[in-house]
Amino acid sequence: MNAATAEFAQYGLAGARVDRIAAAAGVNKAQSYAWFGNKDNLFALVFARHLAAIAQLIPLDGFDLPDYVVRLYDFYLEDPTHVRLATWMRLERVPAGLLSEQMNDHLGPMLESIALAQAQGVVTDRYTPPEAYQLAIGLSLTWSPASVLVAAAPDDDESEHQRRRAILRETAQRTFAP
Amino acid sequence: MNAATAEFAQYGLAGARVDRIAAAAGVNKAQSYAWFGNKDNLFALVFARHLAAIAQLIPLDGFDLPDYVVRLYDFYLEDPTHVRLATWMRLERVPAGLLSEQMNDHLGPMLESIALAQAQGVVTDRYTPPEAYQLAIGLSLTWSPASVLVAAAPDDDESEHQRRRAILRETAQRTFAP
DNA sequence: CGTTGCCAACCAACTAGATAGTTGCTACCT
DNA sequence: AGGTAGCAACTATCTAGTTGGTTGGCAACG
Repeated sequence: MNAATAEFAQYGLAGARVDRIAAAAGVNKAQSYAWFGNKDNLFALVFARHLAAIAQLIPLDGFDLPDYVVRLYDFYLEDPTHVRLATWMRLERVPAGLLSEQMNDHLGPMLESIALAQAQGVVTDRYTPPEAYQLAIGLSLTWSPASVLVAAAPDDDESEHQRRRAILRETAQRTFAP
Repeated sequence: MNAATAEFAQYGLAGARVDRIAAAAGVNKAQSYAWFGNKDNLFALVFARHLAAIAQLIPLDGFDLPDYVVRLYDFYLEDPTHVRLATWMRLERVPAGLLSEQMNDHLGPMLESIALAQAQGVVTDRYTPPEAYQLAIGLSLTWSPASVLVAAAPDDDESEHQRRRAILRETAQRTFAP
């Protein structure tokens, strides 16, 4: 699974090679077919696992959305795997709409947290919780490894990272303040 | 070139098929090799052409960034090709940094326009022009066809589109107001 | 004008290598 | 003895890129 994750994150569904995955994992190819079915299936499994992982890893706190956004910036920076997997999924599998039905499970509690913060006047109610969440994710992706303009890299100057974090925090504040 | 653009936008570099491109264009494969060199080269050409096209199609006016963001939303909606090409480029070719050196050419005037608006107090100077531009692009991509959460589709309810446009405009205002 | 020679555009068919998925046998465990 | 996990080798298909010959246009020539 780890080998497959790395392979799919790097090359995508069309670019990934089953032989390479098996070799990297030190596993026989036929065995992996017995375990995971075909390539598409393996990709779906890898993606589902990562979806669950990130929801746990970066819990959303509706009362501190700016912090959430900055934590996501650092998370993408440290490990581009998640963003890349999700983006491959979007491009190769799901061209429009919600990226994965499975997201609804993880989304529920997050949206509730935002709704709560709204009810207590900590977050603006200009946006519905799904809209606010979409804005937060979008903002966090500004310098992401899937960005269309400049993508942050770990070896960028640390002062640059600091500045981006500050900008993200500030922009989030302005966006989500009542 | 048009056939190649459609093919690459849909399938990416690894997923695109030279035979399919040639067939769609009603052109012999050997001929396309004579004209464009290999697949990589063709992809680079397609991408460069689109880069030039969009800069012309959606000129940036530093004095009305909210409008720029909304125009981009509509542009992506009408034709996902550009976003998809750029995202493939990012995932398959340029994992970090500026997506394309060629962008610098188009970027120059845009950044100047922002700097001018800043000098006249229409846009905040909390951000440098490149930072402001990156934020604007990031914001415009919130519901883009490469979004990791929900991607807008032409057949979404029109009221939904209206709402998203309003949100983008409002958020841009808050972000870029002095 | 018709003919010839030349060159560039054109293309059907081919090649070499890759690639997802399978098979039939072996070894091990219970 | 029976069944399960494991695997080397195989297959059918696909795919980027090439080849060697053909056609059509054009200009010089007779």
